[in-house]
Amino acid sequence: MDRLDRKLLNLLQRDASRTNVALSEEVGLSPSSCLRRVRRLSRSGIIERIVAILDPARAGRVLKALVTVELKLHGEQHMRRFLDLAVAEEAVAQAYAVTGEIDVVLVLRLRDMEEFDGLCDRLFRDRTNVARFFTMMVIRTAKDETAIPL
Amino acid sequence: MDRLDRKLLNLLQRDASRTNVALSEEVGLSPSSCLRRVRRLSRSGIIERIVAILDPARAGRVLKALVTVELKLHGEQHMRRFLDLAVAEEAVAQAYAVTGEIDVVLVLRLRDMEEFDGLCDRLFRDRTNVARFFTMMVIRTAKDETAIPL
DNA sequence: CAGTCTTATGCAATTTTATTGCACGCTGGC
DNA sequence: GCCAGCGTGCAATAAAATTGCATAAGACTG
Repeated sequence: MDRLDRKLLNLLQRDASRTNVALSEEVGLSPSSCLRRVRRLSRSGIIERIVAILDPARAGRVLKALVTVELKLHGEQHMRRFLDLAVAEEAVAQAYAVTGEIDVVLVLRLRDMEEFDGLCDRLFRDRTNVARFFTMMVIRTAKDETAIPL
Repeated sequence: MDRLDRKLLNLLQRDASRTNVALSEEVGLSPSSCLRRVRRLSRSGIIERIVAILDPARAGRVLKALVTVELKLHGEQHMRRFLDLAVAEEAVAQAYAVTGEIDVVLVLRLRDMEEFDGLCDRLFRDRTNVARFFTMMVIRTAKDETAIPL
């Protein structure tokens, strides 16, 4: 992992749609060397995958919400059961078990409040193990970065 | 946006590294038609960009944390000033202004606790406008999805 | 219902890109 | 100073992307 690898990763984290030829020119390598480096980075696992990022609004998910959840019972099985429920929800983009008073944090991508209503029923009321939950609707996104600084 | 477009978007959200030829076979189109559809989706903006997703651990960011922040002063300028500070931090992956008691939620990707210490100093103590903040370190990631369900 | 316009499709030709073998040069260990 | 290992560039080849073109499928209109 030298300077060139970091440069490649930084470029690919911002825009992985360019051709290998273009990439090689940006880093000052021949196309073949550049390709071999990128493949090495992929095989090594530091590049997990290449994905398309969609515009949430145009994909019909205009609302983003963060939900903190406190469980009643804190055993491993109860935690797992709740997380399994949450993971199965397509509106749940991220689900984290966390330290502190809060047990679980969910990040939701919602079509509308009706979808949120249904999700609350399934996750938070219906015979599950939730003591309390607190919803924060996202008003403004100041930063939303998939890239990891190197 | 018909069934084929949705299929293409779903495939590309999971793996945008495959060739157009492979993609066209998966959806049952000729390569040229497939390419034209994908380009239309890109130009329309629903595909925002193609990026490489890195393994955070291998990229040296082993810790993830969520921080809720309450500001002392809630005016637009105070909010903006704090968000500007937060956005400038490379450890801050996401920054949201939200509804509720909490004003701002940050998602952090940290190398170690020392980096967190420095960040706290800069964002939460040093003459800023923070009444209270609450940190949740992520213990387990049950779901972490970039794809948006269509 | 026929006509027409718009739009998407497949095919084929062409251009561009990815991929591989190979020889060279650089670097570190001995 | 010599050798092994690794990365590099070049060139040839294979594969993929891109484009023009003719056709087919709908959608709208009269």
